[in-house]
Amino acid sequence: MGFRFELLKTDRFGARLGRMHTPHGVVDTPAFMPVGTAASVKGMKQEALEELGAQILLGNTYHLYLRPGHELIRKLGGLHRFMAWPRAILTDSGGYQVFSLADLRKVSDEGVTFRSHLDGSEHLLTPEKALEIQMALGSDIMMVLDECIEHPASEERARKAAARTLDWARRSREAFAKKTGESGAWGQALFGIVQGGTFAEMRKQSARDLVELDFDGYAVGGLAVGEPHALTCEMTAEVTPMLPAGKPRYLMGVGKPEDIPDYVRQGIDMMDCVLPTRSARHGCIFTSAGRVLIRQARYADDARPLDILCSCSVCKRYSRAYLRHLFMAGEILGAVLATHHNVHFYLDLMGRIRQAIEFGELTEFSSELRLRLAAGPG
RNA sequence: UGGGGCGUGGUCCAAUUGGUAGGACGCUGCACUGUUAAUGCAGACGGUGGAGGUUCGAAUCCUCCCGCCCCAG
Repeated sequence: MGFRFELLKTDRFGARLGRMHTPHGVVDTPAFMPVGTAASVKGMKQEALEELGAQILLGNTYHLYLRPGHELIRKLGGLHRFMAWPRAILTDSGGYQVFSLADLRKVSDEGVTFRSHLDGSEHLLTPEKALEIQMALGSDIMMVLDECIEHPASEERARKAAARTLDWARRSREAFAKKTGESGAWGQALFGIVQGGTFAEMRKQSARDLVELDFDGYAVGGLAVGEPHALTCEMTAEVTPMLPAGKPRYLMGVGKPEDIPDYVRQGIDMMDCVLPTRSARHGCIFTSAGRVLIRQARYADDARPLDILCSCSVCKRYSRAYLRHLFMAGEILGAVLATHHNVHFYLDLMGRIRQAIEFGELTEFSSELRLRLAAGPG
């Protein structure tokens, strides 16, 4: 059973309801993918992720290559078996680390040379190497290596990065065809990545060029790196119409809960973000009434659950006062419970978004959500 | 009783043998967008145990008092 995307519905604004079939199960779209960079969604057991209904996780090529090593993971039966996650996995190529590890790397046409953030050793990541690693991991959806640039970036810089990304996409596509040809296709997918900074024409061209290469899906990268939300939306809106309707579209690295319906409305099917997990560890709880910064003094004697309207196991059992205490005391459980809640919040939100599309009321849902989240917790 | 040492924001400590007090933690708040992140940033709080003296100037020097610690009896 190969990779397949089933488009179930497109509403009048372009929001889509779909179903992605992968070698490791179905993913209902629009989907949110919890980030599990190092084969772990920090602070969460796989059991919990399954219970919360996560259908796909994101892992990272760069991190898993450095530690524990992709060959080791291959030997142990691939990433799914290694981390005991039976559902789908998308692996990021390491392209984002070109951006996030800016002072530890050197980019050339050949690829990216990283100095490991773990031990300082040097490693060359080429498009071919990134693909090879992802093959070894056995990921369901592989991403091409791309060059993600900072914001703001000059037109010249964006052009160079987009050109390099396209060249790398070509090389990746070629290597992928060769590899899957050799080993027989087991249905993994390869996604291309649109770049082009904040320049609409460049982004459109990047999308057109990528479509010619015929990927299984298309990602929009290099956004949500500091630019205003309106600009993120604008860039996304320019790009999605260029992409084939029958293939999934993945907006990389987003987003805030209140912004997610905006992306969906522009025809985005997949998203991932560290916000729910990282924020949770830092004491920022997403609730139906906005963010709760759990360390604030006001919660010291608050016996209410994190989110009064939430049905997750944390909200059913624990109080804000207890969570605050755990954070103040530096107890790991605080991060664990907060992460569980936040991931539940995101996955639940996606379910509601899907339902809203189905009922044709995403616009109403979106504005209501924004209002509710802006209201602030009691 | 004698000898010695020490008293600095809530806590623990700094401050070139005088130049108008700084850090850590804590506290309060904020930020996190394909995770180098159980992280980062910001802010508030003391005029240095008390009284007096020397000096242009004292946390630093002198005198007395108060409190604590150590040693010896």
